[in-house]
Amino acid sequence: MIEELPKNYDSQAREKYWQDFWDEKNIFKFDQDKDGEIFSIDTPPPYVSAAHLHVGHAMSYTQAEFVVRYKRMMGYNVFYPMGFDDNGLPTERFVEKKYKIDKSKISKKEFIELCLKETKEGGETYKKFWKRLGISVDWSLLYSTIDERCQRTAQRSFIDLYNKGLIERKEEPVIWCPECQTALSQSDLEDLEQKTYLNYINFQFEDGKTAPIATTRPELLPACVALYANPKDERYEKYIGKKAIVPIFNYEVPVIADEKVDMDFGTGLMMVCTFGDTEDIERWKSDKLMTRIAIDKTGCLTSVAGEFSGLSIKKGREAILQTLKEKLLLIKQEDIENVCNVHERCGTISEFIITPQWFIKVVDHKKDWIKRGNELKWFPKFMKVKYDAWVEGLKWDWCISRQRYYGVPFPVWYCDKCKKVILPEDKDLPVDPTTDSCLKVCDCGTKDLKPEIDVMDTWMTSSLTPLINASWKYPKEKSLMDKIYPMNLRVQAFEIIRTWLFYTIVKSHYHTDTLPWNDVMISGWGLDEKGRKISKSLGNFIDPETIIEQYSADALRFWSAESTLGQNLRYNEEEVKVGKRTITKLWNASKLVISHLQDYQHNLAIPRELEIEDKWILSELEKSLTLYHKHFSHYEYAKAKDAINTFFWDRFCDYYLELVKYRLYGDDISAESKLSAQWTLYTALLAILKMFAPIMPFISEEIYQLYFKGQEKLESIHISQLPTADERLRSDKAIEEFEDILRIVQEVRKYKANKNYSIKKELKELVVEMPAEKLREYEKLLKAVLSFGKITAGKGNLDLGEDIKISIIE
RNA sequence: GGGCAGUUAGCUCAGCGGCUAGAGCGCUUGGUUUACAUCCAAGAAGUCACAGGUUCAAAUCCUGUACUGCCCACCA
Repeated sequence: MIEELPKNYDSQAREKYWQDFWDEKNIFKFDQDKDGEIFSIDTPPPYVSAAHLHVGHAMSYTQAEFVVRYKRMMGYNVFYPMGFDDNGLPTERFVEKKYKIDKSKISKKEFIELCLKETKEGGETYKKFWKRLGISVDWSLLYSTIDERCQRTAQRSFIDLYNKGLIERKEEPVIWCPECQTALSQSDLEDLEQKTYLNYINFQFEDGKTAPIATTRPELLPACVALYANPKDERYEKYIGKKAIVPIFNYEVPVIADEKVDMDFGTGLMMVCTFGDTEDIERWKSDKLMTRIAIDKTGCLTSVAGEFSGLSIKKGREAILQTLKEKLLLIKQEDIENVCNVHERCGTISEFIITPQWFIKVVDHKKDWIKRGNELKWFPKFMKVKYDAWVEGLKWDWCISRQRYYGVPFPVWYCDKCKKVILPEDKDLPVDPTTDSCLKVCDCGTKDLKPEIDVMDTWMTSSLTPLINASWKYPKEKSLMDKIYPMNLRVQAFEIIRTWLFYTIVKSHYHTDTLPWNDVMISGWGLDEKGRKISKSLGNFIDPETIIEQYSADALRFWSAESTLGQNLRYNEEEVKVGKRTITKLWNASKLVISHLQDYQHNLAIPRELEIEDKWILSELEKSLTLYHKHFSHYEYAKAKDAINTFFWDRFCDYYLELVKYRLYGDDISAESKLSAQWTLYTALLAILKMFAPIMPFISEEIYQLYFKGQEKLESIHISQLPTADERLRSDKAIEEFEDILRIVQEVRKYKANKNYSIKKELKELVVEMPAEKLREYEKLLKAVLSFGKITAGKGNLDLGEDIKISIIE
């Protein structure tokens, strides 16, 4: 046992030490045979390729981790894996940019090798970072979405859905990114506000008369397949059922009636193209319009655009407008602002084209999604609204194929002769049909099979994280399905409710007819000091590693614990500094306490004679413990932190330690009184450390190891038990009675402060209006703390309220 | 256009029917108390965005308005 703690705590060196210690001793290792109920957490696998972790990531991951550490210290057998999302479009974009690659000029093999290299490096960087932050995952459970197990599970998922008839290949208009040259899903899109022109363009009717339509997309003129008008609109009534002639391109299109057409927008005459927007697609389907595709996969005009073919969308628009002007068909142009959909990964405006793609059916099952959303417990509750709104607004099935290289391949071959789909056996998964040959022959007898060359959307894999973690459909001895599935808790930020959360619910519903988890905890974002989203384009990147170097990981975590669950949190260096000061305070207070516990052996039994101030602080401790557990059970780590923080600073340090000193230093103290003080100090400080442990794991471990480990004989504070409220230690009467004494202490301090006296300055006499017998119990305490020559019972002239009166005689 | 958050001390936030509206930072004054000056004590500072309403009682509930952020829809 140590005599005294070192003067200072070196967070840089010690945090590093404990990271390695926890690793070596396997403190966070999940052992399925260990005692205790299992608590499993599904945590987001970040994209590793971009090396973009900022203070917001640090915030949301630590917030989830507070809960994990809390659960572990409540005796749960914690299953806490980390994943890396390293397949799919984000990775490809990153590699393309970093190596300035043109995808069409490099072989698929070379490209994938670069992706793998980047993700491997990224993974290492990330792992180092999480460890530094004190994230207590079991690294032996690490998965990466491109690894074999994930690929196998994703392909299994595909085959299972295919066999259940929930997945199909359709040749339909899909959202397309001309830059990335791939199909997208609705959730890949973002809004972009832009200034543009509403162009009024004259169409001619059979009777030779003309009327203008209004459009922001004149380059889609050659894709025009119909005009629509409201049947109540007197201006166009006579043309319904007749034909109109498309200017420049000179072909006929029908004029169709539709009550949904807004007579007040533009000219009230609406041009429908294949395809400008979702309205076009709906009408194309319902009214069986012809198909004229004017934009190709690269975002250039096709042959239907005649002399304009080959031009980009932008150039084509300019050229067509120029020609319209020359022919006097452009009536006018109005400035308008509109919102268009752009691909969130590259910012390019999305188009619609028709290609065959794989879809998972989601639109027809909205009721199921709403039901599942209702079954799930949401923390905080208001986040569920975002989910419901997303489900209500679903228009498209989930397009899961991407025309990219780096991703999980579809386990699909097509028969060249009868076009049938051929799937591999489960035991042969994972497969890559572009390199592996199919072990099957088509029913029609042909061996000539063509591979599916598309790869899966990245969400196709990450939507399976609970099933991947549980090793779904693996042999029983290798599977954790009956132990950790459905998982207890999903943690994530709010912006991926419509993707990760939604798709995971879809998968578990289809595959196992359950929810993937019981609870979901949604965090907000960490913003910059001014409340803006942290992004490269704003140049406001805040590097958490720099903060850790300057103030320690514990201090950064202290800041993370500030935000109410689900709320955004601005980065605030001042709060990190407060965290740093709290660490120092913990260190110093522990130094004092431990130096007086050297000859002490703790006994769980409560001493028979506890002094009044000991009863008081223990009661206060019980009060904050009750609050602490209440808040953590609802994942309200911020309120839990507040409970322990307030107890530690305001009650324990500022009052109790000052009040108890005279019993520690004095030599005329009875053995019972000293034991009472030591028992209380031990119990309170250990509770304080344990309550701080989920939030500031390093400093609490440091102090625990220096003293309490010797008493409790445990490897680490993080696998020790958090104290729960003990009714025997709580006495509301003690609190009430002692509040009177604290009021006297405060009043005397105020008196001295007003007179600019030092607190230590001894005054002649303190008179307290209290029975002499009772005052005797507090005499020593008041004398020592307030520095008076004598304390006497008698009439007081200062009224402190609550029937307390005192006099101060200098 | 619809929705969800938010608007409380100079700053960052807590409180969400009922004691005199709180904390931290900052500010003012004082203090070398043998754990800590990365500290301690005392203090100043708020028409709780605005306007109505419900109630014995509203920062807290309801209605509306304004502003900020986000989500969705529209986008011919």
